[in-house]
Amino acid sequence: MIRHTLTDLVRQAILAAQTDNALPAFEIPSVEVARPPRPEMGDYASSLPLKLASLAKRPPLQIAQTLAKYVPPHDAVAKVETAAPGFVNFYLSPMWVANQVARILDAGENFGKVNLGNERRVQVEFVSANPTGPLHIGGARNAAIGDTLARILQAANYRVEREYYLNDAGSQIRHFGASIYARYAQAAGMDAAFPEDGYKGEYVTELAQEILRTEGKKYLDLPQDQATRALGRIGIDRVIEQVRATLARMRVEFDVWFSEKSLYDSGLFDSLLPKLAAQGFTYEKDGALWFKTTEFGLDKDAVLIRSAQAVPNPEERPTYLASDVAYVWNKLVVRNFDRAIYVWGAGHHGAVPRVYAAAKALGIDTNRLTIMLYQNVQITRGGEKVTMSKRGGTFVTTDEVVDEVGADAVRYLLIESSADAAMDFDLQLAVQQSNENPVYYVQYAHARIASILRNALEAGVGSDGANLALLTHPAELELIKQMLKLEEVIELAANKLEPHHLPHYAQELAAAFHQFYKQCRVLSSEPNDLEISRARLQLVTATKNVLARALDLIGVSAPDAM
RNA sequence: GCCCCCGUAGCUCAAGGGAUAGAGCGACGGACUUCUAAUCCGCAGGUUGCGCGUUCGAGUCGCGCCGGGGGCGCCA
Repeated sequence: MIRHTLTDLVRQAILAAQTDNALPAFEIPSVEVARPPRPEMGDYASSLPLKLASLAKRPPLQIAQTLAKYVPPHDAVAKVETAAPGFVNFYLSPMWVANQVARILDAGENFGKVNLGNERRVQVEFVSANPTGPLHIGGARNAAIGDTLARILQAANYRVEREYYLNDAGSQIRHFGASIYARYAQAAGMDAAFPEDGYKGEYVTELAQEILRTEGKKYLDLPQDQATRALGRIGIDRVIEQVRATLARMRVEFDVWFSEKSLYDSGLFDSLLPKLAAQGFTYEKDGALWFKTTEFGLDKDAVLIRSAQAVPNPEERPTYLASDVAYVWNKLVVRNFDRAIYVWGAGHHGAVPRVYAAAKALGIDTNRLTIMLYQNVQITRGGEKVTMSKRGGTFVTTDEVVDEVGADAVRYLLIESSADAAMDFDLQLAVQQSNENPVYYVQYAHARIASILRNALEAGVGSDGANLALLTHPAELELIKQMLKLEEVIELAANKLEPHHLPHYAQELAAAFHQFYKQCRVLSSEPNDLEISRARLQLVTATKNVLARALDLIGVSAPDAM
């Protein structure tokens, strides 16, 4: 990556200057090379002299000038300049830039990959929405963020597994079953009371009717608690299928669907309790088992297993925290992932310190786990809030949003904002804007290139052995430089776990192409233009690859025609 | 009361402690007899919520306010 190359050159320049006594001896701090705000400041710049001023006890500009003099020559660098108050500016060689097209074409689908992960195994666990109803928009944002993150980490040379954690333990399943039971009985013509805090959504009625259709009335013959349990299980299985299908429409596929219940059925949770107890991290009070989270800096202890008085059914006594304890052990010890990334809605942020406490109590290095939070997303329609409640049954499902807006636009819009920012997803706007939508801007660039390539094929113009040195137009060079940026963007997004950089990058790349397209004609009827046409065909082929790559990382399709 | 996130152009949002804070949408004015006008070019739009501090340098870091959102259960 050119930015790393320049970083090395700066480091070498410092060493050479020190050897020559042009600079005093000091320990070199980490070198940063970045893109300056305006093109007349070069392609890359370092502000290191400003930081070195106190170490070297010299004015920053003088340090910059010294460094500029000592930067070793390099193919990629045409010139090195200095600027007040202490910048070193690098200008790339146009010839070197033009030749990068060959490297991009050679790399093909691998272009942009960087080696941050070194093939380490990372698990990204995301969505993990309760399987008691259709996926809502928050789940969609989670899916878009988690899956894009997974794609980015793959591009950063991590071995990635995508996991959906199924909350199939605890009492909510029974609640869900009770709701289905009531609707089921009603559908069978009986007068059944609906539970007060039941799941009121229309989908429960539909689910119950479907079960009645396919399985008949047999559950009415069972004792009610047995029937409730069975119907809850069937309901969850069907909802999971539905959620899986919804996610597939968004191009999100999981490697593992992990059952929370299995943490107990396997005996894992029970086996961990003695470990915690032996270190004095648990105690009993009021019939419940408590976890001493105060040992880890929290202001309150938390219940692991609720008391028999509070919860009659032993299976429903472990709390969410109990599952978290067993799950983090399962991830980082049993399955031994190098890293585990959790993608959680900000509403769960209160649980974050408890998971860290659990990991610490179990002797797990907390650097191996990252809990990434994203802020709420709210559906609006023409600026009006659409209230969302799974139990209340009033919500717009992700399926409906995908129906209205399309999977590409949904993913793009959900990824576009930083995860830290709460966002409104306005259905009216998303649909109405669809022609001016940023996602189409990028896709259109891809389609335009595909069209050019079809025309070239028809005209019999090939690009083998083209002379890339002919690519000297500013719009051509700018386009290539934008392509080179993909590597930097992947590195940044993977390091900081910030997927939103990708849509912004795709936007810039598409803009560079559209500008090129306006200024530079690829195909021409002039015989004299043949050689430049051939070089430009390579250029646009490379651009098409990079656009497709950027879109793929976001999980958006790259159409050949629009 | 305590904790987390946010506050940047009319709107939606970017900005890796660095140089004159950038895009898109919307407004206005232009550009298709040749590769897709879902495009391009131009113009307008800012006391980065307020204050104090750290720093050679703050939208970015710290503290305190103001405003919006969310969280603090033997719920999940």
